[in-house]
Amino acid sequence: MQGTEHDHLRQMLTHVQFDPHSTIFHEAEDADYVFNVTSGSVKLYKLLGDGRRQITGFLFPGDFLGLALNATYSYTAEAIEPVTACRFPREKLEKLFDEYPRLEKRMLGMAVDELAAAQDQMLLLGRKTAKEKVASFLLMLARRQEHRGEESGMIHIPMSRSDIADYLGLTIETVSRTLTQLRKEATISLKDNRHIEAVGIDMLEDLAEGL
Amino acid sequence: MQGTEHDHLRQMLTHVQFDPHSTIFHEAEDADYVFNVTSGSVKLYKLLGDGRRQITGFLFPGDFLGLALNATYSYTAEAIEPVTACRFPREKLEKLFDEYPRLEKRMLGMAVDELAAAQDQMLLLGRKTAKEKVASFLLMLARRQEHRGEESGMIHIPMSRSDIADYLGLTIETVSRTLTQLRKEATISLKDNRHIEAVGIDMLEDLAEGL
DNA sequence: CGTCTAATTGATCGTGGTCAAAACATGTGG
DNA sequence: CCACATGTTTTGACCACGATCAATTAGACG
Repeated sequence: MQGTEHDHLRQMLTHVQFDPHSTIFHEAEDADYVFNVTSGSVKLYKLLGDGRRQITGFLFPGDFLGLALNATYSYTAEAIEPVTACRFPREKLEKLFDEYPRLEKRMLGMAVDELAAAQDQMLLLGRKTAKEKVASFLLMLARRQEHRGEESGMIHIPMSRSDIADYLGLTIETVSRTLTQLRKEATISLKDNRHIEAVGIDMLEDLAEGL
Repeated sequence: MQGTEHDHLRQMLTHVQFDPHSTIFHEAEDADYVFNVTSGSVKLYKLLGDGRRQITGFLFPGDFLGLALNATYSYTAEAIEPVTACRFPREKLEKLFDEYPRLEKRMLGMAVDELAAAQDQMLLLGRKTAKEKVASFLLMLARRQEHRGEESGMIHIPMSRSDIADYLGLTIETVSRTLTQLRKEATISLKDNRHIEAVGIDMLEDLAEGL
């Protein structure tokens, strides 16, 4: 009996794939599914009426997606690198919570963590200089990479300069200039424009905290 | 039996008061309590090493506070106007969730709503102009006032220019200049510097959405 | 190689920040 | 009620960080 229930819910859980630049879901669309990224990377963004874009977050393997309980998604999700994800119908979520009560607590915990991250990002967007923003961004990438065990002394940057700019509230030119500035100050070492060797992590940390 | 359990938990729920400018809790402090604001208004903020401040949100009667499940608060909470709040020990929260299972779902719903608001604020901080920021801020105040039934055609602004500036990622001078600009364009009408008559709500809405 | 897009670099501009002073508000004691 | 002190908001003059516009260089792919 527990088995059939379990199997029934497992059936709902399908794997899906997305090519780079393809949209996983759109802002204001009916939030029919929740996702769990298993490989690749994703950007989340919101748009203003005239096309200005703010990227509100990046997702990597292990991250949840679409945990909006509202009727519609509050942002657009788009694949950066080829993405595979587990998809689960949102309307079945209640049933899933009933079967795995601890899941709801984990969900709340994740939402709270995301909220704290969002507040850090507000501090970054509202009060940090371009240099501090870029330093914070590189640190964020390094820490999340480390957190999921992809350590290698090298920071992998899957997203374009344009994505970085729209994440930090800057332009691509300022991002580029700031990276070359950090390179000239020997804080970082650009291997190629998708791989950075972070020479002075502690210098980045000081920059990020505004010290 | 249900009665005694209920009473036991009710005992934990005490009312507390805070004077203006007094701190309800500090960032990085042990998160021992959660709060529910019953009157007054609260600001939440984070600081950088050199004192730069970002206000991440304002709270009004009915709003929850401290729903961090982590060990420590991720921001400082400070009273703007005299505040009264219900306080509940965080370590008893699990017990409370067990007794009122629907509470945990509401909690998750609130966290998700706050997350959506945080993303809107990121868009504001990263991509809106000073004028759009101030317009969005006034709209936010008007809508939340309306939502809790304090409508009066007048927007009440409990916080100082300095608080507004640190919420919008601007300086007090720019906030002030922008308000006088909106006044000269007859979009708003300043009654005194804590009360604004919003003449052109639709003009504010267009400004806020970047149209 | 040649084409196309992304990233860098350069020159100039403008929004919003900084510094300073004036206007205004609030409160206290004579 | 006024004189004075303190703090907040507004206004003004000037400045700088990051944006814009434009040209060049570097990668990616057929």
